[in-house]
Amino acid sequence: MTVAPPSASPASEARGATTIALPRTSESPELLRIRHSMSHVLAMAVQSLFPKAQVTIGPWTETGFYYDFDNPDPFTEADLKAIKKEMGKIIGRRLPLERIVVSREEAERRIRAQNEPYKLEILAGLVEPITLYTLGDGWWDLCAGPHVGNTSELNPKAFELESVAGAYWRGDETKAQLQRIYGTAWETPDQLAEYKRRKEEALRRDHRRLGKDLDLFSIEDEAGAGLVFWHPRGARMRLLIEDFWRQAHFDDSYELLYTPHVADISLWKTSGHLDFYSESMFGPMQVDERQYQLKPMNCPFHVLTYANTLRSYRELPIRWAELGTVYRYERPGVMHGLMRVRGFTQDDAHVFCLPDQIGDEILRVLNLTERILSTFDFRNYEINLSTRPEKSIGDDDVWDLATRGLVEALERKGWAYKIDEGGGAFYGPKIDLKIEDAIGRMWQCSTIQLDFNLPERFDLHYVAADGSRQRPIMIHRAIFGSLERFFGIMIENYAGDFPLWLAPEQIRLLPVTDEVRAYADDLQAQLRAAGVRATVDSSGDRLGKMIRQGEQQKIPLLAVIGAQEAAAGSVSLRSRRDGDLGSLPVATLITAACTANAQRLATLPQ
RNA sequence: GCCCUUGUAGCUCAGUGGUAGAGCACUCCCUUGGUAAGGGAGAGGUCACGAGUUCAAAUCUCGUCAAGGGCUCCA
Repeated sequence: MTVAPPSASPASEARGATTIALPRTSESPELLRIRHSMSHVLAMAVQSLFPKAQVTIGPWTETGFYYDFDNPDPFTEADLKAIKKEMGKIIGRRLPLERIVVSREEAERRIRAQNEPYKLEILAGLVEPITLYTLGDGWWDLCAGPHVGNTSELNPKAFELESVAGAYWRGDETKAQLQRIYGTAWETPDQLAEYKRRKEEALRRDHRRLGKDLDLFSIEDEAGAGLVFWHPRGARMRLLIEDFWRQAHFDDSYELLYTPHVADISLWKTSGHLDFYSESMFGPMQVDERQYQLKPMNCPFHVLTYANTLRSYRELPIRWAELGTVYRYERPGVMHGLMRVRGFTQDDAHVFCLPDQIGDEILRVLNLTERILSTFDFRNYEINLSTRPEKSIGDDDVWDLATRGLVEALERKGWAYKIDEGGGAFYGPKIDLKIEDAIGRMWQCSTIQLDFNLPERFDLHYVAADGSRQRPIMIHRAIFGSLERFFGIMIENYAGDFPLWLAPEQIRLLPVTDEVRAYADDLQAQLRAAGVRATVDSSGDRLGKMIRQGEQQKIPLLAVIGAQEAAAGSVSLRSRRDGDLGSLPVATLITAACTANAQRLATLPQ
């Protein structure tokens, strides 16, 4: 859904939008046929080059297709080349694809004749009518279709084999490991070229690449996988993000908490996490006579803080937030840059409220979510509302009230949403929100979950107006989700070209000669005193070199300082986003930069 | 955890059994230069780690760790 007009992201704007549309497979019946057929061509090519390869499944994906094979030897990159060549030949033979309806017995007879055990297993799961598609005279595959009528409808210059990967038969890790070949296919070579261009664009934005190039963070072998080191530049950005986040929460009547990183393991027994998620937790440590646990979640701490004293209904809602660093054991092989790590900081908050406050509180969270995300230019959202699953706890009327509260809040907010029936957690319904980045990818960050479980387990209560003790409703919510992951998404969204307010180094002063170094140093001091992140290029390089370095490091503002500027008390300013801004008095620069910081602008005002 | 690929200087990478290489970055010298790379010299490596084969291993074999592409998983 579109909540507001898409932001004119400077990065994407600068690159220029393309006019070549790349429909997803599910949006294009033509591409669906092409990709379906292409996977058959792939399978036929593989079997002609590797007679021992057994076929399994070969579906389309949103951008292409893949096929899983059981082959004694794994395929290599070199094999892909040969396979692609063979596919080209098959396409060139203009082979017809024909749909044939067969009886189960006929299908079984044909499969046995070819000794394809996986096909037999697939057949067992099929319901009539059983169809297969032939490709040329000899080759066929069980398939529901649809396909192109003839390989002449496939453009041999519009497909590519992309990678080889392992995959489990039926996606089950206890079953055979197969070799999967991924490919992409389009109607025209232009589309293929555009697809490749977009892939390169995604690569150019890769936060791991940019994190290294811009010296933002690292992950150190000696320390362990999935543990993030924030370098000064990254840390500076994180502080700016956190400062904004904190202020936004105070503005919205939250209070902030700090809680420990480890605690007695009994907390996780009480919360139930140990039963369900112990294999995702770091192991416990023995300290004195007690077992301690590195925290995988913050909620029990906030719950204990709530329970620390007797609460009145008059105090509710209580809104507590914490940038809480948690540790979760991720299996080796699943870590991915900042996106999937073992130690990360949740922008966690818990709202303790009365049942009839749910609607207002959720709306409040939605507003805060929009405020925070839009500040980082994420303005397009996709929203999912997940309702009660089969296996769950809590009374029907509480679930109804809670679910109605979520719906009502979304409707008051005017946000369109999809319903994921039965997709909620066992302890309550939830709203998940995905954000769209500058190149159209969706990322799930924010989540708002109602919880009837923890208040029960920790026996939370408040004193109601009639003096009775009642159970509060608990709302968990995170807006960034994980600060590390959000940072990664943000890096990719901006492609490292951060808005001025967020850039770790906002302005670099480039002295043309040594004679103006003193002026540059003084200017740097003035800027820093005003809260502007300024540095002086002390390399002694020639101007052209300093500008090249500054541009490569994506510094938003470069100020050339020579004899003229020193004499006039000015700078010659060059903006990464707006180009040459000409000569500017120092006072004007400082005022403009301060305004940009205060208003969180992407570039200098006016 | 599973399959495949990879690991050489701070970075990007070359080097296929016989003395460890390049570009950029870094240090020094010359150059005082006005909007995307001025010139020269120098320093820098336990070739991820451990074991093995060999007269000899960055190179071959095995193991460990980590990274990358996937699979599985993700409160």
